[in-house]
Formats: sequence, structure tokens, C-alpha cells
Amino acid sequence: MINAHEKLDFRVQRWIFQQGWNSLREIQCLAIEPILSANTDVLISASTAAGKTEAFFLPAISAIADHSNGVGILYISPLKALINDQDRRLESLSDLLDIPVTPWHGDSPQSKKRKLRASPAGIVLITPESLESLLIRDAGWVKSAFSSLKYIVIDEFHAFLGSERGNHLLSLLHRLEHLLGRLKVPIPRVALSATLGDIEKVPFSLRPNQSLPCKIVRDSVSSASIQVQVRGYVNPGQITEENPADAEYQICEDLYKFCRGGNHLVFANSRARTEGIAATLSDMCEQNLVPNEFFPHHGSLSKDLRESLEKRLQQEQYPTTAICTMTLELGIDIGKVNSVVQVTAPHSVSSLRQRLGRSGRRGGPSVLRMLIAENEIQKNSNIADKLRLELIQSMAMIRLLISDKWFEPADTSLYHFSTLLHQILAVIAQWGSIRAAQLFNLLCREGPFRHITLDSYKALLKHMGATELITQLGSGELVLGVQGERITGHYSFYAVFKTPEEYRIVSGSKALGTLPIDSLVLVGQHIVFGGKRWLVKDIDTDKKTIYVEHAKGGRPPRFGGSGMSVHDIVRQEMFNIFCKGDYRIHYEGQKIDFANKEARALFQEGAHFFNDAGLRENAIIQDGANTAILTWKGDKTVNTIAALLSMHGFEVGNFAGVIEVIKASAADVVEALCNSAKSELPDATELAQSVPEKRVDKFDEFLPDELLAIGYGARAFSLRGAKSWLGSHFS
DNA sequence: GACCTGCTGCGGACTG
Repeated sequence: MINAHEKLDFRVQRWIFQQGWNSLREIQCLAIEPILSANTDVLISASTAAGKTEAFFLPAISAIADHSNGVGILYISPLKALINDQDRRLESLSDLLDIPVTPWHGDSPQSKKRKLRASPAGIVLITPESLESLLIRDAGWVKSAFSSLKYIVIDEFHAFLGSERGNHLLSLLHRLEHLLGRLKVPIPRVALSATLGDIEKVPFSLRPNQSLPCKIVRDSVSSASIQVQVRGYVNPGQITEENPADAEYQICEDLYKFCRGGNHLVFANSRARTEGIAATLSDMCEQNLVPNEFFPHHGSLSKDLRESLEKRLQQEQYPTTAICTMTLELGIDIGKVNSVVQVTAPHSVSSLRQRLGRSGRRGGPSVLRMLIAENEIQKNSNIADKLRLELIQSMAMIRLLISDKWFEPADTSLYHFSTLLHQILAVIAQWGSIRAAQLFNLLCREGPFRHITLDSYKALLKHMGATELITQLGSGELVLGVQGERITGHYSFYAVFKTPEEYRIVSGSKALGTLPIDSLVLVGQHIVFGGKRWLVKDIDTDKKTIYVEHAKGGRPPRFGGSGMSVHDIVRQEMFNIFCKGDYRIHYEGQKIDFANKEARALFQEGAHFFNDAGLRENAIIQDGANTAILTWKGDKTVNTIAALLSMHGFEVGNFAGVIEVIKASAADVVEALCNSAKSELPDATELAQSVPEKRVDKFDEFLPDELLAIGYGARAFSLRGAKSWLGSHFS
């Protein structure tokens, strides 16, 4: 293995030498053989900044170095920004070997695209949506330009796994192999990622039909140390002289202390909170007469504002702290930061893991602070507050990440009917016409939509015919209908994910970003946006533009959004912590306490309530006129139990995993659940039929009701989870 | 209490 690099092209070896590298990293050595062999898929899993991209490109470029014509490597990325980063990073290596690199996405220069069209060669960096547009508009060119394609590499593979967009990507790759006549001799796929849960199963998601084996390459367990602290804050019920500041302001005061003078990332979980915190911190700088070094970063901010912040972080010339959402979670090139701060509990352990990977400079420890606010307990406080569930969830996630090295695997069992409908339209648009059976083979039997039965497929085609998306010719061939022509003809067709209608926010001639159309902003209102304070001067509904100018005061606008789902394992860990009365982590015979004084006190309050209420033995407790159910299961199971009770005629609320049955006695609820445990339960589809609004994804509006219910049921409910919980408590 | 991602081709204004 020491000499693994000798198998690389001598010019690649010279490039490695020029970089001043003494040796290749472990995964880079391990990846050389399987990639050069070109007879297997490869999964490269290694921590952030461990050199995954080079682990692929060094051998892959060696393999195509003497490739004379046609594109040799197709690189696919979830982000345009990542394509631009890779284009820069590949420059010196590709120059040395005289291999052209072409970034191909909506914002990349037409001149480069024209050049590739005239003489296809080298490496193409593309998004799934641009690949879709190429297949629909110019499949003939794709067929010749990619005829000798040697590798397909997918960056940040976890960002695709299990999602509508991920299934779109897999379908595109299968259609590409089909077009190139490579179904029998598939093109090797290489997936790069730092965060893949349940990694042994991921090869089935990289190539669902398993027509090629997959080699997993990963680095040995990293020994990088982690420093972590959870800090607690109490949000007073009323602002008084004794309690002069709400929790968010206290948190900002601490952020100002921790972060000023260094480079940090503060993940605040919502765009509104991100804006609020950034504006408060910037005010603090102003009050203290120091230059501002706190800036927001999220998906609604203009590209301009985002890129200038990314550049500022990367250059490290001025101390800079970004208050951000998940936009800075993926591998955009900002370098490593001194520390990562998480304000409010993270949504998942895997996202916490991605975020933590952003800190740890020059082999130093990763530093994570978690700042959690809980409400002061009042007479009418709810059970989630009394149990301090947000704090406990944060502690559970830290334990899972550090002690168990566990994080959520992607859910790859869903149907993705919306994306199947999109692909039916896309394939017909690409080919002009196709037989129904051929289409089923391509997308469902051989392609990625393997969960979908022939009956569901037939029902979908029938409904698409009835709504004029497609038409069947006398010969039996399917072609686009009037509506299908209209939808596929518009550029917005290429993406499978939904985006809400938005207003642009403009100050003078400068675009600041966008706001969803239902955010209820009014003329004369003061808002916070881009970390600054503004007065809304005018709203032009025709041009969908909000005009603002600088002002004082104001609150962040509403951005909207939908909830996220907590995993079974996280809730079980929370229950374990309560049962043991201890959240500390065992390490080398010691117990490590990662909470500060305030967080410890809040934990004790939650633990007392847990014990006093007898929650270790009882899942159901009377709460005034209501009854609360604590299943300590993930949201899919909780949703299912809540839906079952709702079918029994109960009025049910569900917050933070606690089911609240309104105006019902514990005895009545227990009786209903006992009956459920004994009887045949409805299936997930039947439960979904009682949900009034099931349209979530982009093309759901075109689906027949029966498929909408099947898709929604599989996503929202877990009958298996509900049965097992009912079985263990009521039989 | 609530995240993120992407797509076209053309016309018109502006710059060198």
C-alpha cells in the first residue's frame, strides 16, 4: 500500500510532489486500486477535509489521461457553489495533464458550454437539474459526447439519499446508462460523503439494481478530540427588573463573548432566529463602537451577500462569525472555524455531526457549544417544558454522537410518486414517445422506483391520461398531452423539489434576498433582514418586489416551513437518560459532565418531574383536564398513535413527541389504546385518508388520491412502531 | 416550532 501512488499516471505523481505532500492519506491510497480497476462502484466515506475529492480524482484522472475524445468523468454535485469550488481546485492538476474541466450549471458561462458542445472531452461538473435539461433537450448530443464515459462521481451523496432529488438523480443515472447502451457494462459510480449512517446498506441506494458490486473505502476511526458544552438559559415568563432579558438576548450576550475576535459558525435552526440573532449581535458591536463581525447566512439571502460572507470566512483576514442555517453545513469552501455553536436543539444527530465537522483547525479539537433555552415553569406550563425536553434531546444527541457514534440513516423505503410522475414526463419528453411497458421497465423494474407496484403504475398512467398530462396513441405509444407539453416546456420543470412563490427584497438598486409570498409583510412595517434593520417603503405586487430602506428597530419576518422528524433512537436515549438520572458520558473510567451550572439545574428539574409523575413506569398520565401520552418513540410512531386516537373520536395535540388528549381522562385513553392493541389496526394508507391536506411535493397535485394516500401514509406513519408500542404496554 | 437545493432563452441596458 505504501507504493500505491506508483500506479498513478507519472504526471499525477509529479503534481502530488509539487503540492509538497510527503505521502497520500489513508483513504487516498485505499481508493486507488478499486477506482483504477473500473469494474466496481466505490463508496468513499471519510471525515470533512480528509481529501475525499482527491481520493477519487487522482486515480480517475490517471485513468482518463490518454483518453482522446469524449467526456471521461461526469461529476455531479447538489450545489452550484460546490461545482465552482471544485472547478478551482482541479485547475492545476487538469492543466498539468491538459484535461479540460467544464462547469455546467444554470449560472456557468455560455462560452464554456459552447466549447464543450463543439469538442466534448475531459471532466464535466454538473447538477442533476442541468443533466435533466441536457437529456430532454439534446439526448443525441449526450449520446455521442458521453459515449466513452469512464466514471460518474457524486459529491455529498448523503445530501441526495432518501429524498425526491436523490431518486431523481438515480433515475437520471439509469437513463444515462440506458441511452449510452451501458446497461450490460455499467459505468462505475463513485459516491463521496462524510456522513452516511448504516453504511453497509448504502450500496443498494447508489445502484438499486445491483448490476455492479460496490467497494466501501473509509478511513480508520478518527482520533480527533471533541470539546463540547451544553449551556442552559431560562426564558422568564415576564420581563422584570430581576429578569431584565429574555433567553435569546442572554444567548446573544454569551455569543458576543465567545465569538468576537475569532471565526465561528452559529447554527440557529431557523431563518427568523438567524436574522434576529445576527441583528442583535451587530447592534452590540455598534453600541460598543467596534466594527461588526457578525453576519447572517441562509437560503433566502441574495447570492451577493452570501458569497461575500463566504469569502470573508475563507480569507481569515478579519474575525468573522456566521449566524446560519444548514446552508453552511455542506462542503462549501469556507475553511475550518475555531468553534461551532448550536442554538436550540439540532434537528438530527447526522446534521449535528456535519456541523461539528466544520470546526477543528490544523488537527486541533472540534469545539461545540450548545445553547439551550427553556421556559420558566408557570402554573399552566406544558409537560414538554416541565420535562425540559429540548435540553434532554440535546443531551441525548450529544451522547449518541460521541459515545455511540450513531446517527440517523436515510429512509430509503419511501415511494416518491411525485418524482416518478416527473420522470414519466421527462422520459416521454426525451424520447418523444414510448410504450407503457418499456417505461415501467426503465423506471420501476430496472430503475430506482422499485417500491412501486404495477397496479400503482397503471393507476398513475390512467390518471395522467385523464388530466391530459399524457395521451395514448392508437399504436399504444404514450406521448405528451396538452398539459404535459405545457409543464415540460417551461424551465421550472427540471427540478423535482418545490419552491414557494416569493417576493424579492430590494434596497435602492441592491437585491437583499427573497421572502415567501405569505409572510405578511406590510408597508410601514420594520423588519430585520440580512442582519440589518429596515423600513418597508413599498410593495409592488406585480413585480413581486418589496422596497426597503435603512431604519432602526424591527423584527425578523416569518419565513414559513414545515417540521422535521425525530428518530426512535433519539427518543429512546432521552428515556434512558431520565431513567438513569444521569446524562454524563463514560470515558476511560470517568464520567464526563458536559453541562454548565444552569443546564445541570434545568436537567434536575426535568428529572424530578419525570420521577414525581412516575413516567418510568407510566406512559400515560392525567394532566389537569387532559391526558398526556409519552411513548418515547420517534415522530412516525407518535403520529400513528395520535391518528389512531383521533379515529376513536378524541381531540389530539402533538408537540415535541408528547401526545396531549384534550378533555379526556387517563382511564378513557387507556381503554381506547387497549382496544386498539387487541384489534386489527387500519394500515398507513387508511390513516392517511383521514388527513385533509396530503399534497407536499412538487407534482403531488397531479397524483390520483389513492397514490397520494399511499405515499403520505408511508412517509408520516409507522404501523409497525405503533403495534410494537401498543403490544408492550397494553397486552 | 418549522432547513436546503435547481432550471431556459431571449431581449434590453450597459461596458470596453
